[in-house]
Amino acid sequence: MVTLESRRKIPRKAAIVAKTGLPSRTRGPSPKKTARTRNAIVRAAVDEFLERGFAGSTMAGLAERARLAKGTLYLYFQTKEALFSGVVRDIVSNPLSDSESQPILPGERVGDYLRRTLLPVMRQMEKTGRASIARVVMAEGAQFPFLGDVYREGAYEPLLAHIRSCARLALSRGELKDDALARYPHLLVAPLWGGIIHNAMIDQRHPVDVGDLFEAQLNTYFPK
Amino acid sequence: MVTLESRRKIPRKAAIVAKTGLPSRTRGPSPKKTARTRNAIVRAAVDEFLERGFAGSTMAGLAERARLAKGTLYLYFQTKEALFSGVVRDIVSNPLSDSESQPILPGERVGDYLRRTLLPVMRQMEKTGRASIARVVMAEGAQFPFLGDVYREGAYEPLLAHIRSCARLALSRGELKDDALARYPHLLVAPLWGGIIHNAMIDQRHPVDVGDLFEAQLNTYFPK
DNA sequence: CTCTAAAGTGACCATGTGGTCATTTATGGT
DNA sequence: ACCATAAATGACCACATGGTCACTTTAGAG
Repeated sequence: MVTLESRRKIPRKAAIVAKTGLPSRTRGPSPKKTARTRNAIVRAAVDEFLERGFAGSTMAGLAERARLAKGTLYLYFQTKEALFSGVVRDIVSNPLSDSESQPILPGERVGDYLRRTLLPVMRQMEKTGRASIARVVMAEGAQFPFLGDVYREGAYEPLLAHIRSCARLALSRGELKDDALARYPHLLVAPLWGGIIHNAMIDQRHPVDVGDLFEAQLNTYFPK
Repeated sequence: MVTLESRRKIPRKAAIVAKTGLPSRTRGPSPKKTARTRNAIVRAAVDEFLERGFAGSTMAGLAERARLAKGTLYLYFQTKEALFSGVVRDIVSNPLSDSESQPILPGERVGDYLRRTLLPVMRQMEKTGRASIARVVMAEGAQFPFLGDVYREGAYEPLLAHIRSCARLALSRGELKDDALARYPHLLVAPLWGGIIHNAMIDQRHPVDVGDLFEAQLNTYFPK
């Protein structure tokens, strides 16, 4: 597990473009190609990691999936871990379903607001592959702390903060009777975790509808 | 990944005892020794797997932990996977905290019953290492279906069944106002999953108290 | 078309690891 | 003490895999 720091004498542009995103006007294949290639790698990596996990994935298999040579991968990512990290970052910080930015309507109860904005997002979780990402974080987070970091900052913490502020608003309006949710916004998302785990790891034969689970929890804390 | 089926001409007793548990009255080291050795292996394996996960564990490291030679492990388990399986089976089907068998007192409300019997168990989850097992299931369950199977049958399904029956009882007594919990007993344990994931994978720096989380959920569904 | 820099390649290497087995060590019966 | 048998050992092997690099291909500029 020794990582040599030696760089090649002639710096490759791909790696640089991949990092800085700056196009360069010189000779050689179009810099747009580097973007396409990078995308191909990322897409293949997502599939590979989701299917096999981090440890189970191989750079060779990944390269084959992307229809590239193994060496090419290393023009874009210095190590397997860097590739993993980059992929997760890409997905998590996607133009995500930012239900968090939708405003509450005048006169709308907090519960109804969450049912209107958050519930649809949660119902989509498994279809959009966001559940899969969550699964990878669960599976590999303990071994690769950067994974948890990326996920926490890109998705988890923002959502918790949003729920917390909603809970506080509801509390101040008297729409919640206790401060459980304000103190533990985790409670509202917990059914998602429970459902994802149930479906993916424990009982694939009898899956639960994660959306229904979330809705039931929502309705319990914010009665209709 | 080719597994040869060839057995040695002279069958080793260790493997046999390990499987059948039958002592044999012949010469050679006492058969009790095989039991001790097996225990040493299992204990070391638990630690190793919990610490590094399945893929991350090595048979050599495991052997060192157990203060045995690598070859010895293969006298008790045919493959790394078999060892993993055996270990998980051992733990899950332990003399577990069978709060499920405790009876409800006459006149006791279901909520109080659960607070009395289930809450302490949940509070102990992280200390007793049961949370770690759950973590391993989460991490490796997708890759090793038998893991989910063992966990489901040994721990998950019994608990869900217990909660479901409690929920039905409470519903019939009017102590619950809707059938959410009866339909989705998962909701009551969901905070555990959420908490474990939060603490282990996402935000080790700001852990939540899993027991508190569970209690808050319990109090929401069964108000005091 | 030619030249040149960048993109892409895949044989190769070093390392780590699951699994084997001939040999050695321990132990109870005689 | 000695034997027979089971338990334990660790050098060894085959192979997979992360990472490298000298070389080939591609394509824009002149």
